[in-house]
Amino acid sequence: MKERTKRQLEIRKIILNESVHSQDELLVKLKQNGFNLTQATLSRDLKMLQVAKSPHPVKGYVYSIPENETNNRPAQQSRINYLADGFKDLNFSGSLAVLRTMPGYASSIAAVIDGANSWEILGTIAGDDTILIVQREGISKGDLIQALIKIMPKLKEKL
Amino acid sequence: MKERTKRQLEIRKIILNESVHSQDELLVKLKQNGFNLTQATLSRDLKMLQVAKSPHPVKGYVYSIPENETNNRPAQQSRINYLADGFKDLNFSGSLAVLRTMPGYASSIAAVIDGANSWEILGTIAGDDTILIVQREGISKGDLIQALIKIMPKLKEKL
DNA sequence: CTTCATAATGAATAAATATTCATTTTAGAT
DNA sequence: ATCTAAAATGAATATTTATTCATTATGAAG
Repeated sequence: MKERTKRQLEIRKIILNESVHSQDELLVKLKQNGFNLTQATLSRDLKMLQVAKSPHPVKGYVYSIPENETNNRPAQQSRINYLADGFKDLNFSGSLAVLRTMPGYASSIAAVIDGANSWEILGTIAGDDTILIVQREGISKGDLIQALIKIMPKLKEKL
Repeated sequence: MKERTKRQLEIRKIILNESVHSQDELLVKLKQNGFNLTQATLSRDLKMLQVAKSPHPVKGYVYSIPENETNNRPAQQSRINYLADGFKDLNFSGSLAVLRTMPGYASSIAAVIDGANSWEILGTIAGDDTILIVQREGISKGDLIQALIKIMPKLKEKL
């Protein structure tokens, strides 16, 4: 895996799990984990990852990964639940995942997945009952499954 | 209404409606609307309002108001919908709103409202079938109603 | 109406972050 | 392997943002 990709995965992990208050602070944590870079590069990484700096009532300023907004709009939720019923199974091959659905469901489900704009998913191609999901480099099966569940909660019961 | 409150309302409105890329830019817009202040004060205002600066794929860096996270968790949604059924009516008096419910519902609904942590709502007091909602200064009836709908979408049908 | 305390603010400055520009690395193409 | 174009990076710097410190408003209590 490319160095920068590895690094950005690590940045993501750190930001999700602890409170970071400045780029320099994050820089130190990254160096402890064996990544060598400067603040300039970190600033670029954060921009790519769309990491926001937000004021927090008690913690001061913290960095945070953006929520996918598309998926948790209540209005869409019931339609998404309905679509999830069309899900059959999910299998992996390298950085590809193959999601099979009941006939006719694939393109709608793919649209939902695309719309969610998950960081883990680079893109999808859908036929009539099959969706090819291209994962981001370095993403594990588990990660992808979690991402899909986030998009379609109902899938949890089926995976 | 206090000057600072008015100003922060305006800041909120601007950020929700247009793309702002720096505090200085926002400062100019505020001055055009008759507010006089320095970047220092603006920085403090943004901290109070919990306005985040986030990288945006095409727009560069943009300021944004945080979503209330509590209210759009799918898991809670069905319970909230259930509770919304207990709603009777809503009336206003000054900066107070009085929300009446079916017997026994008030405290649960109030808990939901409190949990949403809406910027528009300073706090609530609940009895058995009545909730007193204290609004933030400068909030209109319409604003409060919108806020409540955001917390309990089902209310839309009842208001 | 004073006095006292607290909150709000600005000017200056410190601190943090983004970008520019030059250099190095990487990945193909020959 | 060598060349070339594109991508990635660091050092220095420009820009932006937060805070400090001093001052001014605001409001409560006498």
